Amino acid sequence: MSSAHSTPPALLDLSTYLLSRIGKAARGRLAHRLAERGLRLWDMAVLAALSDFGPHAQRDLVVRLGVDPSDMAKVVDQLATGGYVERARDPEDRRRVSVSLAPAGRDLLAELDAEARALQDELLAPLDPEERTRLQGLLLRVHQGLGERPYAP
Amino acid sequence: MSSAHSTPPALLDLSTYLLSRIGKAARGRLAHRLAERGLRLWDMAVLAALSDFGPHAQRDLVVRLGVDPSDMAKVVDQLATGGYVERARDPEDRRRVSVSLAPAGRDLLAELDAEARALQDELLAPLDPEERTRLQGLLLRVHQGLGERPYAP
DNA sequence: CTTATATCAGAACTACTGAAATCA
DNA sequence: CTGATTTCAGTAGTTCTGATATAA
Repeated sequence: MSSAHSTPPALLDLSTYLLSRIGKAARGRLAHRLAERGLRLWDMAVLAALSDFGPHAQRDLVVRLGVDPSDMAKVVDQLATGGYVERARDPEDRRRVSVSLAPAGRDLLAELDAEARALQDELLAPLDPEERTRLQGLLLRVHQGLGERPYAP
Repeated sequence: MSSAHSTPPALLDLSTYLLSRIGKAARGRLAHRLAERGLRLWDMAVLAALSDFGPHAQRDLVVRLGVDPSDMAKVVDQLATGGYVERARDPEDRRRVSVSLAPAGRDLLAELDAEARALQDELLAPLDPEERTRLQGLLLRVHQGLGERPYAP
């Protein structure tokens, strides 16, 4: 019976709706855990970028992650205050601020990654391991297609 | 070569990140199209609920869609002003406002659904029809699991 | 008197805009 | 002088809180 809690089929039939709804849940839950440490989603993204690609000019973080430059300033400032990253003026171009990962930041990222994977286990509980791998592959291809077109965030 | 535009692998490896990012893109693009008509995402959700399940007490819309009661008042008010829904006090319980779909609302929903599907075609362009069906099935099961667990929005 | 429903005013948060300061 | 980078102040939009009015 269609209880008062069930979602309209017209929406469930749209993959875009499901993506939007599930994405919001994933984002919300991870944000909730990060908030317990006084962090936000962009903090983790910045740490990941620094860990994977090494030191960045702040501008390059902006381009890579698609954050607003105005907001990136605050994110980096907070991470620097917490001792997770280090800022230094680039000697070759003194407009640029070079951001690098501090040891505390590397430790923090490891913890956050572990939390994210635990949360992911809960979220993907309805799927068996093989299905999770298949979902991951499909999502990855959709994500790759995102950059190529209209309405880049 | 890892250009300055590529996303950190540490994030790409998390299905939760991909869901969050793709979901945000889906939501953003649909919201952008709705905004051209002066509508928002909840407007479409309300229309879909009324279309699929018939008239609702406003409270039931709140429960079904997970919107804040305070916000639902504004959404319904705007839809009523536009002539898309009709409001009427429930004679049996005069606290309740019964909301029903007006003909204009049914027409609007059909248009919005068509737009959503066009947008979905763009978003899922990297996948062939069979893969889209598979993705839809996986997402549906993950979505079903959402209600069962901690941190319901 | 207590509870449920709808509504309103406002806070909190995120994302974005515009402009300034510094440097190439 | 033009343009790039960082930063700050302020705006807009969404979600959530608290309070109120009406009715059960």
